[in-house]
Amino acid sequence: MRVIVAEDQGMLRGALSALLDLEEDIEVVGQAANGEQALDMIQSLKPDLCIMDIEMPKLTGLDVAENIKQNNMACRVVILTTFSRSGYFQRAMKAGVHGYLLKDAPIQELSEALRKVEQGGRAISPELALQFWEAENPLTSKEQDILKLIAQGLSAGEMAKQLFLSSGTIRNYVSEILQKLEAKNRIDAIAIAEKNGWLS
Amino acid sequence: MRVIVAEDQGMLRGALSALLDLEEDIEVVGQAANGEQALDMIQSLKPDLCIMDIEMPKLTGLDVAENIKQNNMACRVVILTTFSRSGYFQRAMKAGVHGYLLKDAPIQELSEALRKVEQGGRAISPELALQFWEAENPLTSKEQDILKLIAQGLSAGEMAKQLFLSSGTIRNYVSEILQKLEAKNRIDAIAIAEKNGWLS
DNA sequence: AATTTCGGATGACAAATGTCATTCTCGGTT
DNA sequence: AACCGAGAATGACATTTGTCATCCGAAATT
Repeated sequence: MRVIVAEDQGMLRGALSALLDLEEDIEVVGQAANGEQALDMIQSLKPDLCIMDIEMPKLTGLDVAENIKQNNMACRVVILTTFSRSGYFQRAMKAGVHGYLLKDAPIQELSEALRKVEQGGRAISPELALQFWEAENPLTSKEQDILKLIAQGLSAGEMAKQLFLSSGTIRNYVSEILQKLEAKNRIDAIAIAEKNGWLS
Repeated sequence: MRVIVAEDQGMLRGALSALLDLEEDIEVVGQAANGEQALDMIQSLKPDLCIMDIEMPKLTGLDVAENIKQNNMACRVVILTTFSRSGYFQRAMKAGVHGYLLKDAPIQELSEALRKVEQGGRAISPELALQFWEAENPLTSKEQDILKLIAQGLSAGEMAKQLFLSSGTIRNYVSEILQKLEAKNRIDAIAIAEKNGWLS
């Protein structure tokens, strides 16, 4: 199978590409250091499969996966990421990726996952799916929006202007968020949400 | 040369080990998934060189490097990390590491760095050293202590109790920090300090 | 149809944050 | 010896945060 590797970390990109190329049934036809390069290569080289990091410059791996789906491109995506975050996972599933692996896993799992996906299967750890199901986000979508703005350091007044609400309303949302996350202040809330994958 | 690879990400640890083993003059004699394992292996296997990540469970790579130096062990350390953070770099230099590479670099740089270090040299990118020299931390050591407590979500009152100072003093320190970092609030200050490697 | 629940929205008030002026001590400079 | 600058320390005051009570509308339940 023809494969490209999209990973901004040079060490990992090079190492994975070299190792996968040693496998008889795998040919690494391209390596991308950012999402834009990945998309270009997918369009021009038409690989069967792409190993895709998430957090990359220019376009994220999820941006690319969504683009592939929207344009009905015949390239299967296997996400390979450091972050076991619920938000990333959900977005990846919606984008129709065929695999979702963490970089924590042993290297052997990668080629096994590629073969599984090539044969029409999916390669997603059941433990991951369960972990994300359990860590369900307790916040409403409006509260999640507010939390993102909190994490960007905006004051209640600034958020009020941006969302066309009053400062009192924003402060009430903030208070609700603190109570739901059992956080004692905004900094604590940010840390808890990031740890649980509710901020991305 | 006999080498161990200490890296908590299974994919990278496996891939690097496999590739380095392919080199004629390099033998990977052990792989560690955390700092404690790394230290145990260094003590029992006595490798010539260790490739060491920084952020690992149990003991950090820097903890291990400091231990090696304190106990005069004949194992040279090459740090391999994602984070180009000033604090990590300075601590690594103090611990006497022989190399400091970022995972961004091409895979070829790794084996070149290992050979350089084996021959008694050091493998540290001049660009890195310059970047850290330029991004000098503007905070006094007391302010850095306060910033760490801010990042942990403590209130001024809590910090006051912990440091045996008054709440007014703490608030003044916080204000000084915000002015020096040109931050508009604590959340902003945390983000700026993390970006510049002044929080670790 | 009536009632209940939940999310969205707001402001009063207490608590915390951030700014500013002030004082003190110590080390460096003249 | 005298002076200056920087860091450490503090409290008054203005601003912002966080809590709480309240109201409204829509959807779900009875």
